[in-house]
Amino acid sequence: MAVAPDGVKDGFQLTKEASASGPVALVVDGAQRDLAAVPPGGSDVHVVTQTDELGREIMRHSAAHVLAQAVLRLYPGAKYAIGPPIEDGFYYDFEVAAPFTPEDLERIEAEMRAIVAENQRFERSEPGRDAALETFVDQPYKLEIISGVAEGADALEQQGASGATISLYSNRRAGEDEPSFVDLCRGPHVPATGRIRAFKLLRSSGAYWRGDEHKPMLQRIYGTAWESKDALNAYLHRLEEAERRDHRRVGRELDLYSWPEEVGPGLAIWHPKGAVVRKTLEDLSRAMHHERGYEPVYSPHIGKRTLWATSGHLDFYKESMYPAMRVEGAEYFLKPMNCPFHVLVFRSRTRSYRELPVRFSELGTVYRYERSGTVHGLLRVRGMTQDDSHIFCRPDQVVDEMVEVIDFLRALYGTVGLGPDRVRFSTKPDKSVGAPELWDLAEEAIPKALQKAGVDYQVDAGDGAFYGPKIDVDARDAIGRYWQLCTIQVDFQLPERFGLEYTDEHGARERPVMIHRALFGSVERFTGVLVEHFAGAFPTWLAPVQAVVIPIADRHVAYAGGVAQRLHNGGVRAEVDDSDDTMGAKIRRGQLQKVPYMLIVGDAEASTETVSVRPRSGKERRDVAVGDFADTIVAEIQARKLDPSY
RNA sequence: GCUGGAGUAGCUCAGUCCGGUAGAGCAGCCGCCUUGUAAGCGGCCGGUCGCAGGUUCGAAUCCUGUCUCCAGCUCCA
Repeated sequence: MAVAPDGVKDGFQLTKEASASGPVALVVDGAQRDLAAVPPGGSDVHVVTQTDELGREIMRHSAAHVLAQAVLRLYPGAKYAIGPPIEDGFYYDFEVAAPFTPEDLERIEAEMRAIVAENQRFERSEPGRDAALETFVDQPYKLEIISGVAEGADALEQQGASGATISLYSNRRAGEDEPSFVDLCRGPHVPATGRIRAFKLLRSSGAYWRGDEHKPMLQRIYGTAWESKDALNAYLHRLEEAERRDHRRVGRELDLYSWPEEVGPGLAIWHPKGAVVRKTLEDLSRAMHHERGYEPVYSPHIGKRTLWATSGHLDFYKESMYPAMRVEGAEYFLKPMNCPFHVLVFRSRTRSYRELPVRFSELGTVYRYERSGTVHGLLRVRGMTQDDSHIFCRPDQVVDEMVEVIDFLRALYGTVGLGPDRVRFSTKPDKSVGAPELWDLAEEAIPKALQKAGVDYQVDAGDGAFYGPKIDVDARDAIGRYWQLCTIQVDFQLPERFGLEYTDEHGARERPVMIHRALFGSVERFTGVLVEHFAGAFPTWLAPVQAVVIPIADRHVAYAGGVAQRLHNGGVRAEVDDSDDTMGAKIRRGQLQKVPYMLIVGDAEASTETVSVRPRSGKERRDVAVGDFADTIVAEIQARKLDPSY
């Protein structure tokens, strides 16, 4: 940070004097500017360098322009739409005659290298609306964006339509008058294309214009760009690492679960080892719900039409429901949610204000007809089990209940070693039920609770459930995608629709408020995220096999069996590898299966009642008394420790 | 649902462009070896080439349809 001196000096001169490394752009009084800009005397000037996240973002945005120039050079007649920077990279959308092939991407990348080598300058201009319209007379998407400026469409701001100012950025080859590329753009940009040091095109795919499936599909090219070859390689390595952690791949390698084609898309079957992980999580969930005053309930998988009509699902959720089954003249639907059943548990008798809040919980398996093309391993399925609870409380209890739920969430996630990465507050959607006043009440309660719990959050306008606003907590998967896990929803509608009541202290009938909440979200998705989070190397308490005893030779099998039995008696999931492989092969197998502890036993161990403990880390410890190991691992499991004891 | 890509043994993949009745490694099974910290050796088994049509004397290979998966878009826990 510096104060700009008086007198006309642009960013180039300023940064030269400040000897900043790798300057990319300026932030002048909080506004991003090109290095070529001349900050007014006395203004606050901050130099953005190429390794700042902002600097990378600007450079990636510039790389998107280079991509567009390359495509326009190679594919005459191509229309270009938008090309923003995104996390770790950039993309650009085009309308072209045919989708891009991998070979196309190679050609385009080569062309981009040429443009970078030409070191074309980025030059800003503000030609005014009419001139801009003239410039893009053959570019319908650009014309549409420019038209949006007049209507004050904020969403288009980043495409060069900030406020009423229309700005263009031109690239020019040295010594030529005509620009080789012009784009509508807010900027800023790097000074010249040569500043894009290392980049790679990653993939192409279809993408709807403005993300609207009713609008034409454009062809999007994704790329990544970095300030150095090393940084690019590090990123590519990260992508590979992410692929190694992919829960679908790990699940196959560790024999956790599968999706047989004959069952149907998005419907998983759990193998014994995956089932252990899942059950361990479910047991944890049940135990914690019990501690926090939730009462278990059970409900069926199907319910008659009238139930779903009353709840509003048939009006607002039907496209996500499997079609009706007809039995004895009645229509039954597979449940997409558990809430109507829990509502009926509440309504099964009269309720007093004295017993509120009432908290019902169920690991309820629901079925949703997700559109084909959206299912994804365990992270997006059609049959899922929610750790679903419904809290029925008085209106004055809502905020405290939500604070309690958030506390619960933190305790639960902390136990498994996940941090809630992102919290979103979603407000009333277009399709919704209920009186606006009730929505207002609910939407006031949520931020209040979040603030009281000290949680940072972002607002997603219009993303709420049809019956109420919600808090969603997202976790990141191995390749940086966010997955919605926990959801907490405030609902005034279902109590109304089902006519729920309690008697208050004056004998009057009052309507309770409902809080819907699932902390894992779905057990399937949560498990999938955890598999990626741990890359299959679960902490001991979650590991399918917690210890494998490895006899060195056949004569040690009996002793190994005794060790395993002793561990088993202590509740440890222990096995003996009595295959006729060599010890090295057994260790390798244990290592690949990511078993927390391998216990190697030979003559030395058998004669002294000890084991050699070889943890996954490979740091072996010899001469550990069997009893000591058993005590240690049992304590580690019971405490649900995330780090190994050895 | 949309755009593109891909389906060959349990897994990873070769063969497909230029039709001539399928091949490797790992896994599995059997046997030998009796092992001291990430793959001992030998043998055997294993595929209606996703499915259904079509073209052809002949189809894993070419054509059409369909299912599933993958990436992205859209939508969601």
